[in-house]
Formats: sequence, C-alpha cells, structure tokens
Amino acid sequence: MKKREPSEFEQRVYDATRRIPKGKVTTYKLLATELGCGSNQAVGQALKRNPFAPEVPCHRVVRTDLTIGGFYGQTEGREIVRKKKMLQQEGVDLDGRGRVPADLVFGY
DNA sequence: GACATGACCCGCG
DNA sequence: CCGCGGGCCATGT
Repeated sequence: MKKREPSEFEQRVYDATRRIPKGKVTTYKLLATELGCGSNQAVGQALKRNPFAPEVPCHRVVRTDLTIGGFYGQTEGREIVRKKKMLQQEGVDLDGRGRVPADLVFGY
C-alpha cells in the first residue's frame, strides 16, 4: 500500500474549497482561476481524490453552468442525489433542473 | 518520457 | 436542446 501525500496543487485546491462559506457554492473555473490554473479539470481531479472528505466540502463546488457536477466519481446517481440534499441542508436551493442560483455563488 | 484518463470549458452546427 | 471536437492541466500506469 502506498501512502501518497497530496501535492502542492491539491493542497491549494483543498484550501480554497475548505474556505467556502456555508450556504454558498463556487465553480471549478473560479477555483482554477484563483489558483492560477488555466485548466479547471485539474481542479476537479484533486476534488475527486479528495482525501479530506468531510473536511473539504467538495459538494459546494459546482460546474460553471451552475449545475451540480459530480460527486464521489459519479456524474449522476444516488451519490449525486445526496450531494443535492447536502446543499439544501446548507441552505442552497436548487431550481427545477438541479441548478444553483447565481447569487449563491461565492466569488473570491 | 509517452500514453491514457478525468467530479471541466468552449465553440460550432 | 444535443452531439462532436479541441484545449488545458495534473495524475497514474
């Protein structure tokens, strides 16, 4: 078994995700831009690996389209349903298509 | 170092 | 609205 530590890039992603205020969400693009990364996908990679499960509220990170995106390696499924519920619990209301109001997006 | 993968984004038709 | 192709970056094999 290999125990790889998070790379600097991942740590930075977790740090940014961790400081997202409750009841708000951010987008991969905003994160990537803030981190200075021109690729949002790399950010998603780090979140998907998310070794700091409850520590890093990855469920508060949504796509640029304000859609839910993915959760635990799935872009659709019951895990996604869980993600939606979590957001509602935090005060984030989704519209009829499982989208998040733009006013709830946290800007860095 | 090359190849393949991915919780993405954008433009085009 | 949907599908297709290209791009951009980090990770794992």
